[in-house]
Amino acid sequence: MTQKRRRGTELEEAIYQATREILDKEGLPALTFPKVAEMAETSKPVIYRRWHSPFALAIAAIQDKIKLENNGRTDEIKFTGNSLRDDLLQVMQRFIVSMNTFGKSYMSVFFSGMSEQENEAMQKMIMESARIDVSAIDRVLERAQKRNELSVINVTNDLKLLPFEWLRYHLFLNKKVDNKKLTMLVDDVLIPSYQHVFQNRLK
Amino acid sequence: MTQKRRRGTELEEAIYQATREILDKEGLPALTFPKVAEMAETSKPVIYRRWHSPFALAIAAIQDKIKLENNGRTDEIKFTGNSLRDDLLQVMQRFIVSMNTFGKSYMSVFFSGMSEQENEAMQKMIMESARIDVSAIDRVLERAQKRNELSVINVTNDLKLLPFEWLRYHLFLNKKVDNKKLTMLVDDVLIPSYQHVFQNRLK
DNA sequence: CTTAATAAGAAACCAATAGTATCTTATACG
DNA sequence: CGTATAAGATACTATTGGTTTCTTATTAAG
Repeated sequence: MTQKRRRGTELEEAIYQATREILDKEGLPALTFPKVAEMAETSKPVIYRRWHSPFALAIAAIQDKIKLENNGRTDEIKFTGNSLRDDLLQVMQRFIVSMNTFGKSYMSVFFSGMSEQENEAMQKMIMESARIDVSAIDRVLERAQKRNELSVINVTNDLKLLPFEWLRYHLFLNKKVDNKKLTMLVDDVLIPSYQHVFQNRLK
Repeated sequence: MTQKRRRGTELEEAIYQATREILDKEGLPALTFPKVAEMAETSKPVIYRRWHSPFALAIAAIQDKIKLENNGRTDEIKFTGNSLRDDLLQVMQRFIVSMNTFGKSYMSVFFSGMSEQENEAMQKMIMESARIDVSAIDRVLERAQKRNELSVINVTNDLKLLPFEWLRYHLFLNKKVDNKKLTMLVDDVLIPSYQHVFQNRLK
């Protein structure tokens, strides 16, 4: 009855896909090895040999997806705007898109019981994405400076990260972020804030 | 061997306490009825009769805690500050305290697989806390207006909620919010933003 | 081409435990 | 004091997560 056997990368890819499907549809609590094996049309031992917990598998599956869809990174945007405002909107829009490729479902993974090293892996992923976000804002601010809109060398990292964190909060909670919210963020929060820091710099 | 039997509220309180203890120490995945029964020193049927899932029990236990510790609500603050800045800092500090009484552990509950009605209950809790947060900011802005600092009738709800959401994001992710971050939020973000909306109103 | 090493998959098995049913008896209330 | 109600003990069942063993397809080496 056993005709073909997948191995190596091909097999693992099928397992990752099954993992993500379960994660999307039912969340982490429902992610068990037997279920993954069935959905990936392989056998339990294959899974058990490779990962030592459903959580570890979940992380691996997510990282695999990140590797696959390496697009949408906010630090690789080709800016088309002619103002600080345009650039900021562009970054934020792009950010929302790239966040949506991971569903909120993956977020459950973040907040579940994690072991020490699992938590560490998680923290690393978060740190990495923070680095990317900051560099995107840096590029935007540089462009603004070249346009002589403002000079904001002393914007803190915390401030740079704020818009991303606010957006992530909404995506976590599955709250819609429409254009109205986004322009509010850019026009009423970010730009006034940058300008304020700029003014202060001059004083 | 059975001497005394607790009933009604007394019994339920013990169950809630046990539930919270497990939630704190091991998270939602570890919350099972048998374990709760053992920890609360009662029997499984007692639990099974009352709740139909560990998740439902978790929600009930959290709501019970909210009811018990009805203090720390940001809308009941007795303001002592003499400026918009002072008031804002006070609200945010209070908010952090009240959020900390719930650990991040509770957050895992929010993000786990929820049924329809469970999700509804959750949304209601979030909406309620949003209402409270908005009313706190409203009071602060009113006071600012009376002081003739600024008039900001047309601040949107989204903008009013932003600081709370940002803080919650950090508390979710177990990130420290020190005084430096807090003053950054108030001085470099909120006040400039309110002032900007104020200016715009005048134009 | 043959053969040996490797790893996938099938299947049976074990152990833990979530959930249920039954029965006894403490407690509350009329 | 008697009856209804609900707590708690206990035993049982059924599910299922995890393990072990063995067969065999696949790959790589000789």
